[in-house]
Amino acid sequence: MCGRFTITRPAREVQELFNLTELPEFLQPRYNAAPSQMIPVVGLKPNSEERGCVPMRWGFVPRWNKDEKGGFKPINAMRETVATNGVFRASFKDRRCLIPMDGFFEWQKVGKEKQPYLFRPAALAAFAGVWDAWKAPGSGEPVFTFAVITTTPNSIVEPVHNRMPVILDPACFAAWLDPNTPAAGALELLKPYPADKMTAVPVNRALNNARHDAPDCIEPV
DNA sequence: CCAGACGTTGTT
DNA sequence: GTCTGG
DNA sequence: CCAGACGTTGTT
DNA sequence: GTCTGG
Repeated sequence: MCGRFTITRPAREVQELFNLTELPEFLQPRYNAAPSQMIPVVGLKPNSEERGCVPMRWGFVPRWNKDEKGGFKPINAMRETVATNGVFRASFKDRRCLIPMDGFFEWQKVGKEKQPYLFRPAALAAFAGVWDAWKAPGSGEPVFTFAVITTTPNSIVEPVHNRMPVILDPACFAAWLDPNTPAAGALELLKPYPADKMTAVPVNRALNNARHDAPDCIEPV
């Protein structure tokens, strides 16, 4: 699964790779992006083919939820069920998104301690995700939330965990975002990231505290 | 037709 | 043990 | 994902 | 929103 990640590259670089019209000023280096936080997400602007990067809350709230707060908010969606399950189905069809990232974390239990590992793709890339907008009945600003899609681990991640987030190569960005890409085609894009392009290293347990977001979170131990 | 459910991970 | 907040 | 909280009554 | 069960 994926419950923490990094996006440390400068906004300028993200703008270029994701082909954004505007500089995503909201995007600051994150060494410990965690669930429930506001995180930069790339999607298509309404009724447009133009891409935007906006803050969304990590933890999926479907639009039909009675309240925004209550209930379980999944941070992940399984590749195997994201297209068919009622929670994600509509978003998978119409509201796919990219979450810019350059590393993610998984934990290994060592006795009582939880040892985090940092896994990094070869270059700046993106998680595949789905988003939705929740609005209070009547009026109010919508709340945007998202979930990261997970799949089976590659051989680098497998010793530490039995799931890993789907990382998309930039070559797949356009097809993933396009709502005209049929479900079968979108599912085709969701492959485990190649192990030979990924590195793994155990890191400082300072990472474990979600309130701590600093470069020492990616410090090898 | 209406009512009710709809999640992931990890651990056991 | 289980839920909430970050 | 992990860390941290988790209660009532009465009094201020 | 959309599917399943009754």
